[in-house]
Amino acid sequence: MNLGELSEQEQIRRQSLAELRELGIDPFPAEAYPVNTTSTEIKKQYSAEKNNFLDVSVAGRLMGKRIMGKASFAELQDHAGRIQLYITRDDICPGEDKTTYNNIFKKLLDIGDFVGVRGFVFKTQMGEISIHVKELKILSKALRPLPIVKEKDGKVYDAVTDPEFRYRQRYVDLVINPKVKDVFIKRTKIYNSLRELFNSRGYLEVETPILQSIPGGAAARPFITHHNTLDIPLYLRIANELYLKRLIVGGYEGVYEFSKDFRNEGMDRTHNPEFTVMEIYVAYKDYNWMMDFTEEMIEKTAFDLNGTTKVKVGEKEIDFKRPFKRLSMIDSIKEYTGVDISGMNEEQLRKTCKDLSIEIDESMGKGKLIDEIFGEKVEDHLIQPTFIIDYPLEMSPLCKKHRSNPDLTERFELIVNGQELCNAYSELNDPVDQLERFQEQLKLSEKGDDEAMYIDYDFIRALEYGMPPTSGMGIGIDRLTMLLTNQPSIQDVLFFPQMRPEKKDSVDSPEKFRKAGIPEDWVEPLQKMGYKTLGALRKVEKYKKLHQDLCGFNKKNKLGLKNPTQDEVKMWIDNPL
RNA sequence: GAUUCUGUAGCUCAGCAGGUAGAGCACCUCCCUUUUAAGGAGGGGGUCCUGGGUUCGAGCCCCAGCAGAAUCACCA
Repeated sequence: MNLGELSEQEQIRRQSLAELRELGIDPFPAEAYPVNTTSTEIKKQYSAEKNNFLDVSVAGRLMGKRIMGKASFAELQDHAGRIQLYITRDDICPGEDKTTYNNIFKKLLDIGDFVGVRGFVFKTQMGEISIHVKELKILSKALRPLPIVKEKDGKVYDAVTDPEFRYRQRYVDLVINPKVKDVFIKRTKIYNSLRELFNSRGYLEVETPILQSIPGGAAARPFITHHNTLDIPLYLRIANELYLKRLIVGGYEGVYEFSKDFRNEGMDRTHNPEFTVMEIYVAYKDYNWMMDFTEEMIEKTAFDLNGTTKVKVGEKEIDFKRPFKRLSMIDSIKEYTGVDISGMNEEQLRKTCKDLSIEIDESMGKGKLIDEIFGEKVEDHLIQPTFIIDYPLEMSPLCKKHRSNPDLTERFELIVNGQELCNAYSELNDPVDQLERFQEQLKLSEKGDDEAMYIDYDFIRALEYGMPPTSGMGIGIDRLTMLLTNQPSIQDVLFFPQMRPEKKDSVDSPEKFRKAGIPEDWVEPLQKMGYKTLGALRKVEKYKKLHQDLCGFNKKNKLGLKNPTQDEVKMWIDNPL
């Protein structure tokens, strides 16, 4: 690593690291540090009357230092929160040697370093519960400076808000923005709450393949990869539906999986290439049962998470209290457009779309047209949780036909805040019907629909052995988390959202520059001017301009170097090596 | 993919009509024994995203590119 590239603050920290070592202190000690409580535990339980917490030891990052002569205050941040440290010179340096305080604490310790402290708890004159430190130990040195975020009366100063910084360096985001940590703790609580419900019913959590040779169970563009030994293409799963149903065929009563799915499609505030869906399948049930179950599940999760069924989402308040409104798709369209589309043929639907000024194209069939009307005119209005029931047949190739209307399917979606949250069926278990539906998808695919489903003959074979009547439901976990934690973007509920790779400019060593005939003194100036590699230097077309720039740089930065001649500069560029 | 906005110190952001790059925090030095986003004084630190162009002169104007955000389209 070329020291010239480091910022001043990084250089100082590396210098401090070296000085610590000279003092015989290991800045990265191997041994465990015994901790007996946490910052928040102390703040919650301490009372001056009880005079408790007489011997505490806590560990965490140093987040602030306020030095006033022989006494100092510092902020320690552990996994639970923050607590103030009170450090006096003579307490941590009982003997004659005051190095620990004067040098190590005051100079060589920086914000971001991990330390362990032992001492007793007391309250300062300002009323702040603090640890009076008797022993201080360096646990790990930070070589990069942390952005400093300050807070007073709930008001945050200098918060790091740049999304790119926050998402790319989530580890820093988590350190300096404590609310970010809470979101992810809540995300895990959501998982726990759901698991608790499913397990209490005796449903089995399972794992099914992520690498699939036929990406089935949804309409979406998959990621393709290749297996070398088998020499076949494999796809990252877009859904796990068909595998879970195979397990129902195998005889389990209920199975569920938190499934990382992958879709090679657009990215935006609500879409990440990999995302999580929880899918559950229960035998001998239908979609009516599943609707009740879904209500129960969501109400429980919302309550487990926030202690109430009400959630603030942006400006709105959403209440997940049972029961949710239930509307058939046709009724919902009637309610929001005044048009009754029941029994309409394709022509009539087309006209309706035109009347409602909805953009359509020739390729759209009946189901797609109805879906367009719903998406344009209805969905946005559904803020409070609402079940939309009985979808057109063409849109649901894995769903059982409606028991009383063959144009419809026994399907519901749960819409919240104008967005689809859950999707569920009475699962299609008639293998002959299923094969026909797949074949229709194949036709779509031949017409150029790159999202149409593939035919999975093994899945058909499984159904031919017999699958009990089953209801299945999928719920977008990322979206659920966004709703329940009031986060506007999917990137805020994923630790590491997908981003374009960072551009890393390579740097040639000074050694390499020297070998190419460039005088040592000029290597650093050249690199500072942006010519980090010999390649970059070779690309220079106007050697006279470079010569000018070099002389200018020399003068401007008062390097005091002897300027090269134009010919010399030309040689640096032309030198073939 | 389209449109709009943004890119200046480690962080948050100023900057004008085109004329030698600024503030606060952070960092460094010195002084201070209980401070509360910030004790006092002084001091360092910048390829103003990149590359072209206009100009005597560009952080600022023009063109192209890169990155990010918002809105829209497709999708969960």
